[in-house]
Amino acid sequence: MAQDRLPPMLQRLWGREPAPRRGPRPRLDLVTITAAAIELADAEGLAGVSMNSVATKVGVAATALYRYIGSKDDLLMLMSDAIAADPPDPSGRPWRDYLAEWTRLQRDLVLKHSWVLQITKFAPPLGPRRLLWLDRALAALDGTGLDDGEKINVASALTGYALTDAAIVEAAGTGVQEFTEAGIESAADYGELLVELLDPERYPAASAAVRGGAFRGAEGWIHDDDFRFGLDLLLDGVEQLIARRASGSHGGG
Amino acid sequence: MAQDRLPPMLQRLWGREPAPRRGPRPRLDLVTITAAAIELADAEGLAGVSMNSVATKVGVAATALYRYIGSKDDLLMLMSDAIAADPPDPSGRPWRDYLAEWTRLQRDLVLKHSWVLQITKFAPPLGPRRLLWLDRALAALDGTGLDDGEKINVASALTGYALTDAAIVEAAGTGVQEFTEAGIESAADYGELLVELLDPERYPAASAAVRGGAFRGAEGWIHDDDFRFGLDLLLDGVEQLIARRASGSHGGG
DNA sequence: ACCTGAACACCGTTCAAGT
DNA sequence: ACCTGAACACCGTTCAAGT
Repeated sequence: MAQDRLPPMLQRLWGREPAPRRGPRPRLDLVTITAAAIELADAEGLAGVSMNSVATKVGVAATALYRYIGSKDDLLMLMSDAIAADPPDPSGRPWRDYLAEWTRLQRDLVLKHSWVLQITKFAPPLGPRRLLWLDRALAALDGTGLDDGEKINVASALTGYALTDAAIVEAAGTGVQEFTEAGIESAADYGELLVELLDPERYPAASAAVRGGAFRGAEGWIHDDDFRFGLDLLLDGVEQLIARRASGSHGGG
Repeated sequence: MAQDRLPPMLQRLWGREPAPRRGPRPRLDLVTITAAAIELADAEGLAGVSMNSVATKVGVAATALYRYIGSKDDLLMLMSDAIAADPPDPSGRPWRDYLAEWTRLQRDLVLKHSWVLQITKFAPPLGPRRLLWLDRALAALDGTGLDDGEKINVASALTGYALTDAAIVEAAGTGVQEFTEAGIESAADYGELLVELLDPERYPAASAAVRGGAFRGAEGWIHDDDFRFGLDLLLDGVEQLIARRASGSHGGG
């Protein structure tokens, strides 16, 4: 970096806005603006969030918002950090138990505001709330023998999993135009469609799976089992890694 | 479904456009249009892809494109299926070896056209090329004792991992505005910034990790090790699942 | 039937002018 | 200093008119 001054956006994100300048008092603040934008996104999706719609909702001209944020992208970033609740307390809980809940909560959070999926860049966390989640995951892994880098990688893999699972659930639900357009509303519908589309010669394994009824799932699209499945895959992997570390074998790649 | 006629978009995707109608011969075709759009996206990012820019590139008025596609979203979907190459042949290879390569190739593919990250909805695959990748993963898992549903879940988890890792690499590289804005160009920069931002009382574990040098990684952002790390976590989990199945214990959730 | 050009209803962002 | 209104350079999409 070699640059002590934080960029304005980060200052805003961390609530370090400098002392109030003189002149007329501001009519708005970032919390109000961000909350209005989130409300719009929850109600109408990200398409419902324009500078104009947000400004109207807070009772101001669109251009006035540029007194508070640098660009619409800034606003999107504020929104995606703001939706995060506080993580649960890991103290005294077994790491696996805690991280399973930690991951599920992150997934549920994203599902409650599924528009974040269109924003999130999967970047390393920069906002105060996301960093709090990272902090608690690292704390939960204390005493496992993993080093800090490994702990961070574990947390990152789990966060990634939470996001992708949320994206899958969302896409299967009502997210994807092509699906609703094709009248696909359940895994069974999807299976039927694949039966029609897949040439068994070019797609032998997938054809067999589809024709064998791999997509039954009568009621809907996604079982909660599917979330558990991938999560357990990852946590089993972590458990093995911890066991390896504990047994003293530090085999590296 | 209960509806035999495929929606126009799926017909286009699967090359099942009905016999040519009469009237003037079309000047264009979907392959040409899609290729032009991909070229624009590769060169200028997704922002460079507008109906106008694509139309200009293929020598036609913007509105003429609506003879070929229903909407811009259709075009984006065609683009994201078109970039997929053919998957490697799994026959005779150990499943773990194959799936490791399969996952890495998917990640590299996404990195070569990183704009797909802004499109992809992580929906179950519908395009001919993505379904081919799924087919090969299922084939690679033949003889492991996993059932079709489990195989599909494994493939889905690995694809999700490929996408999230690509997103992380991309974000760390040049993707995220806030990072470049803050002058963050390496993991070390990121670590320095966090030292300044994190209050050790509120973020005890993260502060300790950061101050302990968890983000050294002198040269750049991401080691290839980080990709291997998460991948091995998942594959270790799969291996354990297979072992459990082989030993006859069918413990369910 | 394909393609064009004008038109519609939007965008995000700038900038000078008001208070 | 905050806020407004006009203006700019775009969007995606529609529709009637040309061939």
